Amino acid sequence: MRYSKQHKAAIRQQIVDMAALRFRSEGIAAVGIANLMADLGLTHGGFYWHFKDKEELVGQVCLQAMQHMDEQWQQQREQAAPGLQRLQVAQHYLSILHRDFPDTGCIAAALAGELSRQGRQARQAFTVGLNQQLATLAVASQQDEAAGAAALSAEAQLCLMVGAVLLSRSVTDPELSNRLLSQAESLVGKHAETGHPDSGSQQSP
Amino acid sequence: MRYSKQHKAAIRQQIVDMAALRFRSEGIAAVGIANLMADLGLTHGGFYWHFKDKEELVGQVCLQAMQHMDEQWQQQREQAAPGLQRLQVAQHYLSILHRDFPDTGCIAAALAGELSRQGRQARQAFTVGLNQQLATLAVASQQDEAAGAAALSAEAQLCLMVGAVLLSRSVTDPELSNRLLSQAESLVGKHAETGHPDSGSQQSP
DNA sequence: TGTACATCAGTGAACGCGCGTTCACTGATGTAC
DNA sequence: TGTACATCAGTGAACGCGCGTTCACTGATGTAC
Repeated sequence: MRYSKQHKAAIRQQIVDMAALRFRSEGIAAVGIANLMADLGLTHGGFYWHFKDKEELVGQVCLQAMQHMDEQWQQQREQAAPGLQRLQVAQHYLSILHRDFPDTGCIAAALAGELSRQGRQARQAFTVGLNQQLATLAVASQQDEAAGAAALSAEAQLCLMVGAVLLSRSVTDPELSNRLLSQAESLVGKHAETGHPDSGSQQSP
Repeated sequence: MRYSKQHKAAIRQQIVDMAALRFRSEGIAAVGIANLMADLGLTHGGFYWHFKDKEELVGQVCLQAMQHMDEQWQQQREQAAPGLQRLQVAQHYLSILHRDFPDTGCIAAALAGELSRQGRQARQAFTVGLNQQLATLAVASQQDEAAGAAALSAEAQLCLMVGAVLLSRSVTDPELSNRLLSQAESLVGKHAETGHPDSGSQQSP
């Protein structure tokens, strides 16, 4: 059946959004095309009208979800004073909330392991998104270091944050899980300019 | 057919070793029981004589491979002078070699994402192994800080290292991949006591 | 303006495939007598 | 010491299942005349 003009784009976006949620919480391999389309009240055959194959969907999910996360980072960065911008991003990223709700969280922490075994197309989309996030962190770093904070490269902070959330999700000991997050945050905190004691460079677990 | 006395234990170990290699390079889900047993010249049915189910194998792989990595860390730590022990471990972990050969590398970097969606048994085994690695890093931290190096918690270093290798493997841009590794190493290097300039706190990429 | 027709988003059966697990069976080895 | 038998590691067919992808088909909509 033929639908109204903007319908196709809307459905495509719905597929991407639903896949973004489910890939992050269940993993890419665990989400089947038929099952995914059924979530939208559709059948699997129509999927191939919107995407060449599953990998193209994975690429789109990576790109859009990484961009979305980057937008959040930019907002968080702008909310904080120079000297505390990187810490502001880290505190959100390393929160219990982010750890416990992977489905709306960072693609890197949820899917990086699986992505390293994905095709070139998907990994390329991921790389584009990662570069955007690095750029945002690099601006935060410039601001912070201009305000007198210690040097901390965007790359190092990203690795630290992704590793912390990833490991905190894999471990069965809740105390250890929390400690991984708080120690990672603490390391970013050490690189913050604490000239504004009212802002608080540390949050208690 | 009945085999000699020690045969069963030897076969079980062979299954674990082969699975450890293949899980890390292909992912847990991508390695089937039948395919794995065929690598050892056996058929799939016999697998269940050695393990209750696939998850028990995953747990054994995690435990043994994490322990093996921990032993490497202990050796590396002991090779380095106090003040440079954490950096010694980081330099090996963050090497191009480790990035490019996941099959003999760290379980955490290769499988943490998949493990977070695994059953309790497998994650518990992983947690035990991770605690051992943290203990080794904690000893290195004590040694280094006693020698005058800056504080860097075992947890933070582990998160940083795991995140760096994970991301460096997922990205398509080789230059970015190298930068992630070198920036992570550089952060650990900043926390080293460089009183021994002949040892070199930094390796060029 | 009314009608004929081409377009296209979606349907659902079918393809071949590999998965984890179960189970009746095999037959060489270790053990009991 | 020689023989009968129980043990057990491994075999391979079978189970039901879900996967990604293809394809002939449908039928409402947009478009051309």
